[in-house]
Amino acid sequence: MAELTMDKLVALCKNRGYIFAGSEIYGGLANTWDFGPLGVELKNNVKRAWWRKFVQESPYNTGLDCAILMNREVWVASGHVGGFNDPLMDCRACKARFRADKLIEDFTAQKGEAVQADGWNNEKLEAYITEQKIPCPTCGKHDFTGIRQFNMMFKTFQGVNQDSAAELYLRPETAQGIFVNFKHSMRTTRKKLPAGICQIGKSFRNEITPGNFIFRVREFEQMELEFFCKPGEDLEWFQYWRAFCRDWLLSLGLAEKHLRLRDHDPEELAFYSKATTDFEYKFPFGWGELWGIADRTDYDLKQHQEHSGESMEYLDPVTNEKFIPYCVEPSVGVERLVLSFLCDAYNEEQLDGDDSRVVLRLHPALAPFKVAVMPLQKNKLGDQARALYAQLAKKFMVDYDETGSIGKRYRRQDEIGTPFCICVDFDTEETGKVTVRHRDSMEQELVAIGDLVAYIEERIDF
RNA sequence: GCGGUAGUAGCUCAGUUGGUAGAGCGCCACCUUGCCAAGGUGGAGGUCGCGAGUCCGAGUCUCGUCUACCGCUCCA
Repeated sequence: MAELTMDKLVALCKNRGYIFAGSEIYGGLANTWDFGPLGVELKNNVKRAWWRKFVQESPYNTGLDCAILMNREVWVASGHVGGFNDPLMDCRACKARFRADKLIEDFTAQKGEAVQADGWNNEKLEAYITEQKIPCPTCGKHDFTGIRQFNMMFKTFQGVNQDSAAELYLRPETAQGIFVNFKHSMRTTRKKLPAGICQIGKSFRNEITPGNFIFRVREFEQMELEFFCKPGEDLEWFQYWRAFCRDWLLSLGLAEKHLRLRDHDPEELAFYSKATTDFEYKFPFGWGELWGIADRTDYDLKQHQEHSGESMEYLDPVTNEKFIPYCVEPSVGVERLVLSFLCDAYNEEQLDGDDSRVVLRLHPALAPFKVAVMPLQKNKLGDQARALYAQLAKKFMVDYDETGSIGKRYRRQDEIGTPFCICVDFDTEETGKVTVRHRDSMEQELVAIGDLVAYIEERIDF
């Protein structure tokens, strides 16, 4: 079996209608990608599968869909206005770029008198670098530009006045919408702790270096659960969701050998987090983070309580205790997840001679088309097949193909990941049966038309 | 931002020392084909990334420019 490269996958995605480069007729826009006719189905199926497992079937969780634009104070409270801000300076001599605080910390650490420059203002950073004549780590010269502030958040303006008072940020994560609505959600659903709130939505981060196809992009979709529980029960729930997320991935056919769970060391943990596990997937370009599960303690709700003045406390109706809940957050990027499913599904098979074929072995629940309907012979069986197509299309995404030989049509469907092909033949009218051909086994089975919906439904479940 | 590579048909590419564009695959129609890329006939589709310059004449030479890809810097 031929090895998968990103080039091959990008080409397949482009040629078969999964993913197109963004704004291409204008020369493109770097690192933006548009989901085509098949891509949007796959992406929706991934989101649907998540929603079903995390909301619909969950006794604990409920859904939410928040605005992308939020009050600026949200991002002050969350720490993004401070923390997402990087002071960058360039070396005029070799054009290398550095973070000013890192420059100082690395330089002083080497001399054995480590200085904590994190949190200094720009004047102080610049003054220190000039005073100490800190050299460029790359070329050794001391010739830096002034500090330029780089904020990872996208800015925009609300209303007609483009002054700073009208300035807003596009949300860099969906989580804050959930925290901000925590009290509304708890009150209206009458849920008791433990309870979770789920959201799927777009987030925006002005990454310095995006890349690797849809792996790291500046506009992306997140599927986040914020799961609230009593302080002290957080680590238990952390383990629960860690296993839950893993099982969900495997149930959708993600290869276990391509998945690893990496627990953060204590010194690696973010300042607000008590425990973090990264789910990493082995992409063709190497291991990359897919899903982050973090025990965020009561950090976020506490921050919002302090900044807004609104109490975020939960009143336990049984014990009458009042406390700020702890929060466990599994957060996954949709595009990355789609990419991992595509990578896993991709199979290039060598046939006789130098012939090869691509089979996309997507889980039937994720495949864009569940079935393709095709007449064995176009002229004589086309009407019958089209009627069957119309009937099935009420239930599933169905493709219809009557062009070319039957074998060629099977191959087309294999390449786009359709799990089942239904062939209407010359016996169909008399027997009421059609041939169902399976993508993975290439086996065929006669099925009565009346049983088709149940037959397919049973096989696309996960 | 720096360095490298590249832009000709939907895709992959060819295009001789400059003489106003080709192939294969794909796609569409018709014929053929009765279950795993058959075959035949016909057809659609390109101001050669963009802009200047040299020349009688530029896909081809010169300069500029745009864009993408890869690497580096960076990624609370």
